[in-house]
Amino acid sequence: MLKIYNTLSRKKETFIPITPGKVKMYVCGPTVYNYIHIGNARSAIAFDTIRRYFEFSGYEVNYVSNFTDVDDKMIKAADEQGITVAQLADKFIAAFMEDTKSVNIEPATTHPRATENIPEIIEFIKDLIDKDFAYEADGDVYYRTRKFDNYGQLSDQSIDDLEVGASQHVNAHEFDKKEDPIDFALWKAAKPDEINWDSPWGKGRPGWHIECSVMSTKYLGDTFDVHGGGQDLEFPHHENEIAQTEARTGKKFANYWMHNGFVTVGDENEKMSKSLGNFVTVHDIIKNIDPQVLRFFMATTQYRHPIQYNSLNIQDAQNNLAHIQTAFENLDYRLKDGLDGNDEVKNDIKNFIDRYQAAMDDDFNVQNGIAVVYELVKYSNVYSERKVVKKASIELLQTTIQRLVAVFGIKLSIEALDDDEIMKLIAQRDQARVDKDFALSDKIRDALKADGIIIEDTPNGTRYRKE
RNA sequence: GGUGGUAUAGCCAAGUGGUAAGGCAGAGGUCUGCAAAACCUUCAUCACCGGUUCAAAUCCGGUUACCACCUCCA
Repeated sequence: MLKIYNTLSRKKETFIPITPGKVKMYVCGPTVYNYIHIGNARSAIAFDTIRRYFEFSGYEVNYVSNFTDVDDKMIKAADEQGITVAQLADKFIAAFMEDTKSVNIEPATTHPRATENIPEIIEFIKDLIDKDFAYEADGDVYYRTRKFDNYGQLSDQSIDDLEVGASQHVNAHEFDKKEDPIDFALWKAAKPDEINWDSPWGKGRPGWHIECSVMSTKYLGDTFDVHGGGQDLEFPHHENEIAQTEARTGKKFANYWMHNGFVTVGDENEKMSKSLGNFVTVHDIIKNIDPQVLRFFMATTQYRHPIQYNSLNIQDAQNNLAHIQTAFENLDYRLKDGLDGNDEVKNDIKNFIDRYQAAMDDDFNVQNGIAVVYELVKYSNVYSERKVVKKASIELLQTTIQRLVAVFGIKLSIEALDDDEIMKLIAQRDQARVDKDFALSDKIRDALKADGIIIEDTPNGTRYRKE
């Protein structure tokens, strides 16, 4: 029984999909004006892991994640680079696909772009105006926030408290046009020479929140199962999405709201921001860190918890991942000795899987899930060192380990080890050892180590692996 | 000021009433010619104060510290 912490109720709730066996989920994607930073990556990895666990559990997942490809930041960045907004978007969407692929994030079922849904956005806004939930003001269109009774339900804010906060930062230009400072923009009139689309209210472009309402309902229906995004989107973005969408449809928008925690950077645990000079993009990180290690690091922290991105924690992740990989290789090495006959680990394996699922069913508790994997790894290593092993058992252990870490987006593989040069050197070294010429054997081992080849002497012969 | 979150060993971290999972690092050991890998052993009374209870990291009250959101942000 899968349980999900629902931000809406602030409780863990049993997950009941709208359609049995299927999950419809929408995750707010990035604004594509730069390479994605590790915060974007964390969100994408968290929800990719969640998606993979849904699939592990037998669900068919329809996963929609958008690209915000027009807004103030896009316009500014395109201006600075002397290219169009569309060119900028194309460039960084391509970079997004490349970066997310490197950390083994499955592409969404659909990756809609705001600018490809302008007619739908306009329809949506028109409908809100018709229903009196929105009003036009000098080419802008605003949402009449106070008219929506449940405003603040997601973030537990009362409108009156919000107004105090909002009034300190309000955009003076918009303030004059708004009926109420808490109202937010659905459509923004274009400034001269700015990218724009024709609309009933003149040339302009969509506000930020409206695109997610439009695209999520377009691809998933008026009501869908899971809506996710970063914690910072809880307010106002998701609050506004609910207000817009439910005002239009009169139906519940999303059944489960999920929000991932933040990434802090460095040993001081400060929030990443450009002004602090600790802005880290995936594009840069993976020049120095194995993308799979980054993936493992992020995927094995529960999605709601903060992540401290620093070298020590990355090193930990690297060690842990190597431990799993080595266990997998240890099994592989014994495959050639595997006898036919009945498997002897099946019951134990089933027990591991049950415990893994129990852990993950509890709001995707990946730390408990990975703890089961470590136990399985230990079990597997013990098995690998048995004198007599069964082929079927080795294979079952291998596929099980692979299955369980695949949820975290990790692929274990065996590199083909049949390098003639190396085999020749190993044979020489083995002979030297027989001859008790340890000076020579150590020399060969050191030479190979310098090339990143680790020699291991086992009761079943000498093997080597890459560092 | 409003809202939410966090505080468990050197580090990461599980654990919502019964006497502290797991991993990394460290120490000792087994194996090995020596290593490597693996395995075994070892390493905390849970921010502080007070209360409830036979029993609390776990419940209640208070204190402190840190973080996030309330303004663009994953």
